[in-house]
Amino acid sequence: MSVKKQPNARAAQSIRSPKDDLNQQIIRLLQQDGRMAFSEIAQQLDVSEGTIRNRVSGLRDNNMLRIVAMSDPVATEYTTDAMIGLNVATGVTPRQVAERLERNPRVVFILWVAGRYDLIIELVSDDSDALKDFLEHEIHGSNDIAKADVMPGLKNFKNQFLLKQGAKE
Amino acid sequence: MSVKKQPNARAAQSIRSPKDDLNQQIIRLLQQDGRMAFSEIAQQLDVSEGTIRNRVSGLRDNNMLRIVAMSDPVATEYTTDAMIGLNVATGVTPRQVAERLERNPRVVFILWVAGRYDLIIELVSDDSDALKDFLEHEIHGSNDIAKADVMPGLKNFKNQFLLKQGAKE
DNA sequence: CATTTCGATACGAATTTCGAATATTTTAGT
DNA sequence: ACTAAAATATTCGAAATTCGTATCGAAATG
Repeated sequence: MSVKKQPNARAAQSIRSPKDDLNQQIIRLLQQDGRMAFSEIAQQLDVSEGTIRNRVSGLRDNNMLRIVAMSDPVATEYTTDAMIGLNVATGVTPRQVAERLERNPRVVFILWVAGRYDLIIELVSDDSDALKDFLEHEIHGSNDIAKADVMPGLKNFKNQFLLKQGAKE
Repeated sequence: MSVKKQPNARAAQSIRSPKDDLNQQIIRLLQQDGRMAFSEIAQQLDVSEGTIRNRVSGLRDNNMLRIVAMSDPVATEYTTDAMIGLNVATGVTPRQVAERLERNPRVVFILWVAGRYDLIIELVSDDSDALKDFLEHEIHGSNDIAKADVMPGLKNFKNQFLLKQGAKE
């Protein structure tokens, strides 16, 4: 190892997208192992350790990136307030409704689906009035939703969508 | 700092739950910052660094704990195969069905709900036959499910249930 | 009560991270 | 096109952390 530095090593990264590409690759590696050493990431991506350090701390400072631990038992403790199946009003696209609801921090999941509904969203919160408030302001208070099928959550058996990748080994 | 070691330091941990308590505390800290140094965790919990190291690697090896990076833009790239609304067969409880489906790694989310369905599950996968295989083996191949409403995912607008905690600062 | 086993601790070595100076690239202005 | 300024990237020694491994202690087993 310890290749002094390929002459075109960083060229390959400059020619492409100025920086996003490297960030994406860093993130990709950290998604596999959030504790991977900066020096190893640097080695794999053929840049200096300092660069990785700067990028990661920059991403974290700007809340672009979070490195967190997840555990199965804890994941199940997340209380889902409700799943809501939505049908958008005529003349409105699911995307438009999704982009509106996206801003609400209590909505943690929005999926455009085919079938009975147009959108399926997941709502979480702490206090008990959150569901009522949400329905009042975001659903019935808007005219872009034709129908809302509210299904209050009773118990969460599993919640680990992030564990899926690399679930092998 | 560098308190040599409180005489009753590990007593406080032995008296209580034998080990689960310490694991929970380690996880709690790593949930705040997945890259927190073992030595700092050790200091905060008043045990040796080696203990933290052993516990964390043990938890990780057993898939009890996972340390991953999450980024908002990337999180939306998760492809959800389908959401499925399930109604359990008569004489079967949602819990029983949930406990069966829980074992399938492609099921990343299972929620018991009130309303149109009994259970709502989320399915993810890589290859395109996964949905077909799942329906064939886990749904239609079982007699504990009365009805399955499959809603294939078209586009994921938001998926960040884990970002909700500590999303302040 | 001896023995085994499991986990915690200690400690030196290897590795990694950090701080800060230097070098390079990019951007902007003229 | 040239230069100045700003932003990134790299380097390198010092500090901190992690790792391998041996030792210790407590609980369990026979």
